[in-house]
Amino acid sequence: MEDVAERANVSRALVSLVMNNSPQVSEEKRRSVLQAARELGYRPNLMARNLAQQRTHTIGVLVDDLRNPFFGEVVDGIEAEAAGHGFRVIILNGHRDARREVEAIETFLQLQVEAMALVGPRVAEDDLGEIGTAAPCVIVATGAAHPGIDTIATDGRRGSELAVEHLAALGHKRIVHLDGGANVSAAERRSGYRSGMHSAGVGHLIDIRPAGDDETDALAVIDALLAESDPPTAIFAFNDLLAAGALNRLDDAGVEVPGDVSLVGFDNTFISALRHLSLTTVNQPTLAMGRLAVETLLRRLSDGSDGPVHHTLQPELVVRGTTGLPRRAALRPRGPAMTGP
Amino acid sequence: MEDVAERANVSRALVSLVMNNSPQVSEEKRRSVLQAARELGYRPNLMARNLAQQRTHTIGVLVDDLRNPFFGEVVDGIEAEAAGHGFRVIILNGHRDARREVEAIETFLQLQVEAMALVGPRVAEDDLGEIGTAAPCVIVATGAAHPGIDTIATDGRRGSELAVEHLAALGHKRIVHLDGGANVSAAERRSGYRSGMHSAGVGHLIDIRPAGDDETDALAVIDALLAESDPPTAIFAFNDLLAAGALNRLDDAGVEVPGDVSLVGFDNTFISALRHLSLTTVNQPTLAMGRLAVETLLRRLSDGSDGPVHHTLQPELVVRGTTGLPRRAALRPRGPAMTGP
DNA sequence: ATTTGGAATTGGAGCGCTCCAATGGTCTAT
DNA sequence: ATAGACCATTGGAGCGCTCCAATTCCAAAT
Repeated sequence: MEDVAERANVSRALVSLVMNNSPQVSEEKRRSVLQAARELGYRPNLMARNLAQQRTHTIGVLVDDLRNPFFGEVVDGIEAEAAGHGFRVIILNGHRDARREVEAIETFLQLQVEAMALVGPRVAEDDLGEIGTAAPCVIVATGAAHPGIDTIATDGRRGSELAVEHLAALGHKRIVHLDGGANVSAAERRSGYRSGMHSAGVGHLIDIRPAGDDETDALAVIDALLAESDPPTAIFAFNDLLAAGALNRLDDAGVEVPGDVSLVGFDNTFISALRHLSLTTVNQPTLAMGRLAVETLLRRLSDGSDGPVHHTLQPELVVRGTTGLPRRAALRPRGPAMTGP
Repeated sequence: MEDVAERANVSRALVSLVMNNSPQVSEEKRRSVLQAARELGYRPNLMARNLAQQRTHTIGVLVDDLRNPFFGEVVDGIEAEAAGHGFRVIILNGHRDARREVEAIETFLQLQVEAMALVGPRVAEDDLGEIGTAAPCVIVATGAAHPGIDTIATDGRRGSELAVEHLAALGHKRIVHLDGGANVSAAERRSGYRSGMHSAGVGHLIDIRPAGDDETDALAVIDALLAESDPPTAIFAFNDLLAAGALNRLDDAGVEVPGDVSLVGFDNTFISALRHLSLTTVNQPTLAMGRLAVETLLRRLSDGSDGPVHHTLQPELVVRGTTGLPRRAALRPRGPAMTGP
């Protein structure tokens, strides 16, 4: 910067004004500064600028798992909205691990991000402790059960109920839930499954199997299920990846879907829309969630005084090809028409 | 930091030593500094530290598309290796757009990253200009045709040849290539397709259709293909996503895979492994690519004098269920009539 | 000619940290 | 006792920028 100033015969301060395109500089100086900068290959040092400004214009986004397309979609929404408000977005990977999530948040804080969005985090609010409040923070897509922190979520409880209602309406009773594990959204979906089962009058058949959240986690559970004397007629999985893994294993075992077993996923990732899977699933409005997350952060940034807000968006059932009548009734002609997109 | 120093009755410099856990400080002072820091909720300001140190210990990773699981896998490899060498990784999203890629690289440079990895970039080397050399830079998974920049790539040419050889060995002659567009890896795969067709003695049947690189890009091309009088018996798609989209559309049209048409993808993402797609594809060693990328950057960081290096890894054909013997009769869509593209 | 106002420009302090050279203190060997 | 070596500790300069108050400049108004 020093050099640029010298070359353009102006002061450092003037260079600064030009680089921030202040309206206060004469056209003449502006041009000569810009030219000098170009000739010297000058690039402002963001570290120094941020330090001096005490602002970074940066939002940190922590992504639970870069391989799950669902999160990618949410991030797209976040970036779109953030860009519109002059914020940069930097992404850190949580690697599906609460410990590394905390590290990532710590890094964000040290990098002085002005706000952060945690997309699908598995860290519990208690373990977040003080670090969740050191900067405005919103939890996206991990349920609304974080009393102290702003959240954006699809109603996972309702989503699960929709799934179970759909299966029950088809005549299923023995519906198993493949559980997503220890995180909050898994808890919500589990609870929705429970209440759905009760409403359907089959509360006594509630059957929850710990599974996980990616396609490999389904294998062992499905094997166990198939080995039982009276396997379920329907399976409701925590998410699409898990459902896809289940589909794999069922196919391996020669079990027909939905002929022998119906299957429902969650998230409506593009994977479920692939014709050959054609997975009945529950849609989450990912883009809207991302945008809403940023709006929430910006609001918090400007006033910040109110208590935490919890936005809950509505899920939608997307019926595709993996759900049908239960096998005892399957003597009759093939099930309902597909109404999915 | 001032406050911490005061509270612990030491100088600012001593606090700095403790925060960087220098071995030179007495156990006593160290403890009292750490305690003071904890009590005050002190967190070192990375901006200031980096500025003073003139180092950021950060590698910037530009990802072409967060929704393509392939890139997520490469990033996993990068992060694993980087962490082992004390480097932080920050991720920026390229949104499948060359212009935004350039912006992202510019941001990295301003953030003073020490090196950057571009994962699957579509920006041409010429458009990169000076910014690709302002810091050590490696291009991952976009072919080796960047003479001036280090690259890590799977041999896309060879990969395509493997795919075509496989199809030819099954007896296919009319093999169409769904082209990935203007980026370098698409050019490589296209060229491998060409040479594969020639080696198979069907150079005169070379047929390249512009498509794209995600599942939605396949629709129009497949429609066009099916509308032709003499459609191909095999399709080799630029990547798995495109292949999955093609599979969708073929299924819509009632065309059987591999009964009527064989289909091969590229990347071996977990999607292709899903039983119900069971996509024959070409594997890229993603994790190894990521690790190698970081190794290359580190080497460049320590000496930096040599000319660009180009690492080419070997692809592997993964035969699954979408390839088989060619059909005898001409392909006729059996489904509902197609509306033109 | 002098004042006045506004716009363009500048010097310098300061952002939070690191790192160097310098300081003080303790221990050992002479 | 004294020099030397060695360790823990400190003050202060400086990283590249911004921002404030102060200055200069110029034209219009008195």
